[in-house]
Order: sequence, then C-alpha cells, then structure tokens
Amino acid sequence: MNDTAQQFTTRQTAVLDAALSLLVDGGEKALTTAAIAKEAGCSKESLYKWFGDRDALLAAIISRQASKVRIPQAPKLSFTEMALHEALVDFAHNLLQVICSEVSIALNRLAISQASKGDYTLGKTLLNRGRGHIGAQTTVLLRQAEAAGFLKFDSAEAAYQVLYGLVLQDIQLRVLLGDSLRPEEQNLKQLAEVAVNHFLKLYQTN
Amino acid sequence: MNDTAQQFTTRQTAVLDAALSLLVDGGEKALTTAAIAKEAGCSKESLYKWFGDRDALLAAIISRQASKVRIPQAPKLSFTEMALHEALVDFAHNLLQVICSEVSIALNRLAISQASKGDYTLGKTLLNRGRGHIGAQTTVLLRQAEAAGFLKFDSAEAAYQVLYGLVLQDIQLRVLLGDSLRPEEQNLKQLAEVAVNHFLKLYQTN
DNA sequence: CAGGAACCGTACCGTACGGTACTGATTATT
DNA sequence: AATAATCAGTACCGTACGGTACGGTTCCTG
Repeated sequence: MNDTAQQFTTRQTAVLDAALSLLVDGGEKALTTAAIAKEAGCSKESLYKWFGDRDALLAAIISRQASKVRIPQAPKLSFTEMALHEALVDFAHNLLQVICSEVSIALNRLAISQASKGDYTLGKTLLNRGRGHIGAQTTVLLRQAEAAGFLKFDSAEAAYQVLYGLVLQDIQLRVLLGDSLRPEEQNLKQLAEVAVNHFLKLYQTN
Repeated sequence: MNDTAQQFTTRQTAVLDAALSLLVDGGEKALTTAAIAKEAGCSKESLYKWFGDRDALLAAIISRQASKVRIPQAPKLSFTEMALHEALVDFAHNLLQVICSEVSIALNRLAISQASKGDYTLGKTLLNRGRGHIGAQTTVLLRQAEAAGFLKFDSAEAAYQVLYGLVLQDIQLRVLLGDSLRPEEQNLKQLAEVAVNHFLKLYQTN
C-alpha cells in the first residue's frame, strides 16, 4: 500500500479533476478511459503514459481526494468544557457534511465496487487516508479532554468509535445504497448536536 | 418498487442459490450469466426465460435473501428489565453477525455497485426488506419497553437509530471496503454487550 | 405411440471497453 | 532553420459478456 503523497503535474491533476467530475455525476459507468481523455482534453495515450493503466488512475483519484479531508481544527492548548462541546459538534457536523457529499458518496461507491471485484486497494487507501486520518486527529482531541478532566474512558480509540457511531448511525450506508435523507435528517447541524450530547452523556465526568 | 414476496419454483431457487454462492466467493466479477447457468446446471436460455434479464436475476437474488433476515424474537408480553437487556443484546449480536457475514457483505457490495451505475433498485430493496424490516420490529420492542416504564425517549425510531449506530459504529463500512475486523472486535457478543449498555445508559429511566 | 413442451449445450452476434499503434501538428532545443 | 520530443486525434485490436438462435434430448400427455 502506497500511502506517501505523490506529486502530480498540473496536467495530471487536471485529468484527475476531470475524472472525478465524471465519476460524481455519471457514476462508475461514465468513467471510461475515452470519456476521461475527452473531458480532460487529452489523448488516451497520454493517460496511459501518465498513469500506467486504468486501475492506477482510479487509485490516483482516490488517493488525491482522500488526502484532502479537513483536519479537525487544532485543539486549543487550554480549553473549557464549552470549547470541547463546540469542537466535537464541529467535528460531527463536518463529518456528516463530508459523508453526505456527492464526492464522498461517489468515491466510496467506487472503492466498494472494486472490493466486490476482489481488489481492496482502493478501500484500504480510503480507510487509511480518510477515516484513519480524521480519526487519529480526533482521538488526540479526546485524550486532551480526558487529561483536562472533562471526559473519562478506558480507551480513547473506543470512545472515538462510539462517537463515530452516534454521529453517522446508518446514514452513510443508506446514502451509499441510494437512499435519500429523511426531512428531519436534512439538518446536519442538529444531528451533530444530538450525537455529541449523547456522547457527552456517556463519557462526561460530572 | 416491488416489495411483495414472489414465489419461485424449486428450479429457480436453485439458480438463485447458485448465483449467490458464486457472488459470495467470487465477487461481482464472477457473476456472469454463463457462470450462473453452469453452476446451476441449466442453460442460459432458461435463465432468460425464468428471470427476464440479468438485472432482474440480481434483483431476485437480493429480494430473496433480504427477506430471510431473522426477525428479533417475539417480545414477551410482560417482561423484566433483565429480559429487555437480554433481548437488546440478542438483537445487537444478531445484527453484528449478519452484517459481518460473507453473504451480507457480498449483497451490499453488489447493491452499492449497482447504485454507482445509477440503478438504485437493489439498494432500495435491501433497505426496505433488510434494514426496514428488522428496524420496524425492534422499534416495537422499544415501544413496549417504554410502555413498561423501562425506557424513556421522544421517538422510538430515533432511539432505534441510536442503538443501531452504537452497535455498528463503522464496522459495516469497513468490512464493505475490505477491512478486516481488529482482534478486539472479533468478539461480537462483547461488542453487543457494550453497545447495549451504552444505549441503556442513554435511555433508561432509573 | 405420436405430438409437443421443457430444456440442455453450444454456437453465434453485437457491443462496449481497455489498451496500443500511427499520424500529423505544435512546441522546445540546439 | 533543423531536429527532436510531446501530444491530440483517431483508428484499430482483442476480449469479455449480455443476449439470442437452434439442434438435439428427455419427459409428459393424449
């Protein structure tokens, strides 16, 4: 698994953007090498010269996009309980927004589709760069909150998992399967609030 | 969306079983009409006569399998708090087992793959017959527990969603992407216990 | 026994797509 | 200016697969 960030030329990033655009609003079916070349305004031959083969191009798309996940804002060195609450809600809200975005849906579908064909590299990349990254950062935040005496848990990682579950519930799976959010779920900010309140009820000290 | 349970002849169910078997241990790539016919010991022509086309056959696979979800054991008319706990753990454990099963993984991947191609019928079927079914049953259980004074919540459906999130966390997405469960997650029974305890801490009255 | 339905096996067709080869134009280099 | 390199555009090839056609066999029915 190659997790080192590669550098692409501007020409190549243009190709990746074009491909992502096609994927997002045409589905996997629209992501043919010919279509990508046309959209990017280059020849198929150049595609193959720059990326090797189709799978490598797909990997480049995911690798590039997954590393764009926004890192939860740097936890302040000294923070209050309210600041913790706010930081968690911000994290949850951001997570919901990402998960429900067209781009995230398209990329996850693509990776799962590849997994269904026996190739797990895209999925691993997505997990490592996407979830792993954001998870690690948030775990740090939780540990700081514990050190400050606001939270109490055995394992920060386990607590993070609980938070993750409380926030996403089955929303991600549903959107991947093609379900649309119910009206009362449209308000992502409120969903985030509720999830964080639940989380704090489980782990807050006082 | 056709959600009425269709009846298949034994010959046809044999085909569906063969196809599911192929899908589970060969991935979507192995699910060609020729392979299905060979595995089922029939001709391609019969396949098309019986199911119409490939998509209809896929729909039949999912439709048939999704309706096999085990309904949470009938809630007893009068039950204790311990019985509620046990029923919830049983539900959670069962849910985890299903979600981590090869069959569930393969079917969800297939449905998501189709969604990536712009066809959401498989996904809808999976949601309606699988998650919808089991969810509705469990919501009934929660309502009974509320009536008995054990639980307190505004919306049983929302409470069910929280339970769902606490149980699954990100496990389903991870297995769909090809991740394997971490060692400490292998013990599904214990995961279920922890999730239910969290749930009760959030919603128990006393 | 005769007629027909069901169905297997196989051959076949059309198409879509990944990947490659060639050509001509444009740009960079000396 | 001459040569080399890059690349768009297009044509082409091989293969895989969905779907169909057909001949032959089995089995049921009158």
